[in-house]
Amino acid sequence: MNDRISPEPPATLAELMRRGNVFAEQCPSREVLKHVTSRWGVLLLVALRDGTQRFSDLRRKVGGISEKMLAQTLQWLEADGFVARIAHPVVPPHVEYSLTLLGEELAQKVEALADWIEFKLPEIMAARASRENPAD
Amino acid sequence: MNDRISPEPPATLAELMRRGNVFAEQCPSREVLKHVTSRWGVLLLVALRDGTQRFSDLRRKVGGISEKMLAQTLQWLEADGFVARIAHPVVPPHVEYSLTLLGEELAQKVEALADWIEFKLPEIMAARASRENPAD
DNA sequence: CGGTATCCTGTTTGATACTG
DNA sequence: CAGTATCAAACAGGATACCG
Repeated sequence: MNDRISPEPPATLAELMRRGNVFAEQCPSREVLKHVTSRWGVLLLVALRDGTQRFSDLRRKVGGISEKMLAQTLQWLEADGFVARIAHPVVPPHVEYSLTLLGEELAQKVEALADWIEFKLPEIMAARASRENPAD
Repeated sequence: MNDRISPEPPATLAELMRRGNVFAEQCPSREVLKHVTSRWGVLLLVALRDGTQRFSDLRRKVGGISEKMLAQTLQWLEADGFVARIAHPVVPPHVEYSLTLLGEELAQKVEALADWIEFKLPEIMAARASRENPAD
């Protein structure tokens, strides 16, 4: 990423990283945030709260996701320590995905956000309708 | 958005009732989720928790954002009813942005998520380091 | 000051085909 | 079944210029 120095440098880079200041674009949490808030990251984390599931289960559950993005997003989440992957060495392959303890904590917060949006959808749609929704 | 209605293998009814229909491709929640979890949506919502601010204030506070994306993201959030925009008819223009009640609720949840990630960053980075840092 | 219009680029995503 | 490889399309985002 071609992150540039943020115009608000009251602290050193090291200090910003240590404090985890998300406004600093050098902060690694931006990367994690990117995985989590990616188009499929949110949906996958919520989906996995239902318990251990296979690749094809997830593909079926999360509408519209391609194999490629499912694999890639799962790999991101696995690398970040949110998802555990267990491949049983059988033919045909049998791979199971589940949330780690860390992932479960995260998924709870993500789901709280998603649920809130769904719950408030009537208000949100009303807000949109009340103004001539200009551009998407 | 061009979310098309596609022949989606639907989740069970019980599934949809239990957790809402965000898994359905055509669910409007996805649209809102996209605005909220967009690269600048998260940052802007958190930034606006500091209170009413002008366009240029926000541009300065959120490092690296372009005028275009600031304007566009603010318009999304305004259309969704999260942000209030007040333009004072003076020359030169004076426009103020603030969170609505709805937006304040949302911003709290978004900030909780971002804070959690920052707080858990050491664990996350440890998970990443423990494996051959794959891609991205 | 607070935008919009235009053009342009890199990234993300999807369709399809293929493999262990 | 659970992916990977490849290619093409769509989109987010940035730079610049201009306007009320």
